[in-house]
Amino acid sequence: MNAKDYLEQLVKVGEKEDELTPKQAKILETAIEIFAEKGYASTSTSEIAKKAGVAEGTIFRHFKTKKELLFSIVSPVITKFAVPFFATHFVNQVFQEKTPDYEQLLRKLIMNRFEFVKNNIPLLKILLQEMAFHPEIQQSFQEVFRREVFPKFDEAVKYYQKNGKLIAYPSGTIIRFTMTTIIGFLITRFIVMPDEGWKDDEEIDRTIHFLMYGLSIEKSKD
Amino acid sequence: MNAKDYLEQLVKVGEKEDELTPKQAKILETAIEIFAEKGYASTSTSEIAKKAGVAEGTIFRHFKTKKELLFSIVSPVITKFAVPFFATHFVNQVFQEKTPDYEQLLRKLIMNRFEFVKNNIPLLKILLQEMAFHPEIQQSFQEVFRREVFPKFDEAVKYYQKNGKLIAYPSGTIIRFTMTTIIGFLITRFIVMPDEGWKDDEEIDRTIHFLMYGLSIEKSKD
DNA sequence: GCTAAAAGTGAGTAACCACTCATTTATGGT
DNA sequence: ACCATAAATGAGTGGTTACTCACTTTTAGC
Repeated sequence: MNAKDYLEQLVKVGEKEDELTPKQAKILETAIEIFAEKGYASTSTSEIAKKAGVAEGTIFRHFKTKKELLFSIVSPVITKFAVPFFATHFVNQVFQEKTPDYEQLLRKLIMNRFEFVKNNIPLLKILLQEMAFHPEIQQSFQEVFRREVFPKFDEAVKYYQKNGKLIAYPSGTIIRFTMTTIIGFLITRFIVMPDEGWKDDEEIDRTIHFLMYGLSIEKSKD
Repeated sequence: MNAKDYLEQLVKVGEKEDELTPKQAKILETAIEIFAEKGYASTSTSEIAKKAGVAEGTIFRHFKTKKELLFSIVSPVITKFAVPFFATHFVNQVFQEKTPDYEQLLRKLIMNRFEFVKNNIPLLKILLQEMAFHPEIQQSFQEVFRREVFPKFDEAVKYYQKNGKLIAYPSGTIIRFTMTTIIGFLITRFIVMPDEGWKDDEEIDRTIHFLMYGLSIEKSKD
């Protein structure tokens, strides 16, 4: 099977989420748990079946291959992570010129994605891990980003640059700084050091402030 | 390849083992190549043996288990990545109060680690990937960081804060912003989008400037 | 040039792998 | 109550896995 067939399959399974058999749901649930913990490659279908309380054959009744099981887990995460990046009511205001402030846009963005990551850690661990070895996932992610996230982000950045609120870097660079800072914060917060007694509100404030004003002492703020 | 560079370094420093037999070296070199490409778990020892032009038994003569092979690849990388973070001649000047400038410290840091990453991509890919599933690697990395990197970094940050050059965040937060920005840049540059025609000098300059002054328009620079 | 240790070999092994299929069980419309 | 269809099963399949071991070859000191 080639990459395109897999991608089609990805979308299909992602769409019909409500029509799941109880056993099917249990299989997905268990697979997510074990994949996140041990990785896709070193998880066996027999282990999933055993822990899900299901016969091994049942897995292959619903998912043609082990790889298809992985993709039906990962594929919905991609869209659910990327699409709402700019789907809030708030962001639309930006493009009606009612919110001339990159800082407030950032705040909405971070708060929004913070909650999402918080509620989907195992899924995001799997996505992060398996993207490296499955070109189909990489491709799907890249497509979704290019289509759903980048254009709006780009538009917003250019708007704020025009209004003299943002530095005149290439907008790709600004997007990169913004995203690596946010993602870096979220990965540190939820994956690298989840047990360090974080004061989330303070750290979010500092992250926003860092993005806007950097690490040098403040001479330009009121 | 980069694998060879790594092996040369290993021999030069002469960590634990005096010298490697040619076959042993070829095994390591080949394992690095395949691990980086397909991941540890989905690489078989027979595949390594075949590609290295060696009998499978030879692998297990030198490395007790497949896991030991992984560790003898990964553990030198940890120290090689972390230790020279503050081992340059330049950094010592900082602590003799001859260089009162976080910006210059950043530049040295980034240039230094930029070259290292550039020359060790497969090794760092393996480290990044396998850290997630091998607590031994995580622990080793954490120890090295806490012992070799953090204390000096912390001292430097506090020194510059005292001199009024750096914002009064907790130094852990400043270190986190600095590192996620640098690592985020390096990952984007060498792993996520290595083929985008980067102007490295410019991007390094912007990265440093972003760290210091953020994304808002410049009011405070000379 | 002898010899003992070290390096290298590859067929063999038990466990495990993803996946199949003939068969049994559950479901829902009439 | 009947039956067509879908869901679920688990023993079985051929292939692969990490690792072993009896054996051969190479190396190095005298």
